[in-house]
Amino acid sequence: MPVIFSLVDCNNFYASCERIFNPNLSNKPIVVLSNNDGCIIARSNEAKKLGIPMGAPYHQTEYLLKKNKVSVFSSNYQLYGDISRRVMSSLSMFVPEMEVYSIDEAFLRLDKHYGRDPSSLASDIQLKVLKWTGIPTSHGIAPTKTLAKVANKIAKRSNSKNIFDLTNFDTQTKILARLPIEDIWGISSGWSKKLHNIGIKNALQLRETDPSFIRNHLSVIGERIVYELRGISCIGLDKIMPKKNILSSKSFGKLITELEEIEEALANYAFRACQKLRNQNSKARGIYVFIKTNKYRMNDPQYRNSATKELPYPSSDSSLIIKTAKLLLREIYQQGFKYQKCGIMLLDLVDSDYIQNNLFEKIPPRKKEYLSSIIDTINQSTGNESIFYASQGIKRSWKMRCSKRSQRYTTQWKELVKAY
DNA sequence: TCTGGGGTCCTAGGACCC
DNA sequence: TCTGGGGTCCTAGGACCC
Repeated sequence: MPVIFSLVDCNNFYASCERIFNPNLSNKPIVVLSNNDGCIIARSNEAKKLGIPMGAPYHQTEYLLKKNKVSVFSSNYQLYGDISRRVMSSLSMFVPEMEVYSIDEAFLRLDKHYGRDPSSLASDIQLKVLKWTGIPTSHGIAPTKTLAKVANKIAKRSNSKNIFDLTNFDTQTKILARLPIEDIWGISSGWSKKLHNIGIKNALQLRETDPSFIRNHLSVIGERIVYELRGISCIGLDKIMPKKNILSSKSFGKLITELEEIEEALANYAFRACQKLRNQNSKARGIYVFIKTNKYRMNDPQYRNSATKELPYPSSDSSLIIKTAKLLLREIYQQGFKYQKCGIMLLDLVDSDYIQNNLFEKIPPRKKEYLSSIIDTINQSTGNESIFYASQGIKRSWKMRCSKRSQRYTTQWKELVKAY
C-alpha cells in the first residue's frame, strides 16, 4: 500500500487564535505583529485582500491599517502556544502517526487508517478540530510530504472545503505544470534564481530533470525534492526530537549603549534559555553569545561580534550559565555603539540522564542544578517570573514593546475570559 | 522613533595526523 | 616545472523552514 501524507495547516493561525475569544472579529481584517511590534507576521484573509504584505514593517503600513480599520495585535505567544497544543492533541486522537512540524502545521500518515477514503477522513478531522478548538484548518493529501505541501496550498485557495487530494499522478502533472518553482517547499529565492538560470521555471520541469544534475547544483536536498515531486517519498515523519541548540535572543525595546543594561537583558534571555533547556531535560556543553547594532541605521557606526565558550561540565544551572554569558559579553562589548539586539545560544545539548563525567573534570555541583529546577516549579505554579536572579535586574529598560497584546486567556488566571 | 525569533541541515575548507 | 597524499574531524557560513 502506498504512503499517503496529509499536511494539516491552521488557517491564518495567529489571527484565528485572536478570534476565538473575540467573536466580534470574525469576517473583519486582523494582523498580528512580530516581537517588539516590528513586522506583520500574520494576516486574516480580509487583511490579505486589502493588499497588506506579509513581513512588512509595521510603521510602514500603519497608515494603510488605520485607513481600513484593521485590528492590530502584538504577538501573544503564550496564547498561540497553548491553542497549538490543543490542536495537535486533537489531531493525534485521530491519527497517532503524526509529526508536529511547526506551531500551526502537522503531517499525518493517513494510509494506515482503516482503508478509509483520505478525503473523508480529513473532513471528519477538520470538523472536529474546529469544534474542539475553534481553529479552521486546511488539509493537503498526497504520496509525499513535498506534494502534500503543494496540495495544502491548493486546499487553502479553495473557498469551500479547504481539503485537496493530490494522490492521482495525472492531477499532479497538471498542477505542477502551473506551479512556479519558488512555491515548492524547500526552494527559496536563492535556489529559484539558480534554477531559472538553467531554464527550470515550474515544478513539472523540475520533476522531469535528472536528479543527479540537480544534486550538482542544489546538493542532496535539491535532489530529494525532485524524487518527492515524482511521488517517491524520501522524507518520512520525524519524531519530536530534543533540540540540539537553544537560542534566546530579542531586539531591545530601544537602542542601548551601556554594558550594564545589555548585561541585564542578556541575563534574562539566558534565564529563558535555561528554562527551555531544563524543560527538555538537557544540559548544555557550550555557550554562544552575540551582540549587534541596528543594520538599518546606515548612519550609525555598525558593530557585531560573538564569542563561544565551553562549560567546565555539561550544565543546566542558571547561575553558571548567566555568569558565563556575562563573561563572554564583556569580551565582545565595545563602547561607543548603539546596540539593538543580543542573544545567547546553548550549544551541544546532551540528555541529562546520559551524562558521562570526564574523569579529569570537576564533578558538577548537583545542588545548584536542583535549585534551578525548584525555581522553575515555583514560577510555573505562580505565574512566570515570581523568582529571578538579581542579575536579571528590575529596571528592564530594554523590555520589548507589545502594547497591543490580547489577554492570555488560557494560561493566566488573571486573564481568563469574563462571562457576564 | 519603529525593520522578528527560533530552528535544522549540508558543504567547503582548514587543521591535523600518519 | 616540480614542492606527498589521503584520511578524519571540526567549524563557519550558507541555504532552507515556519
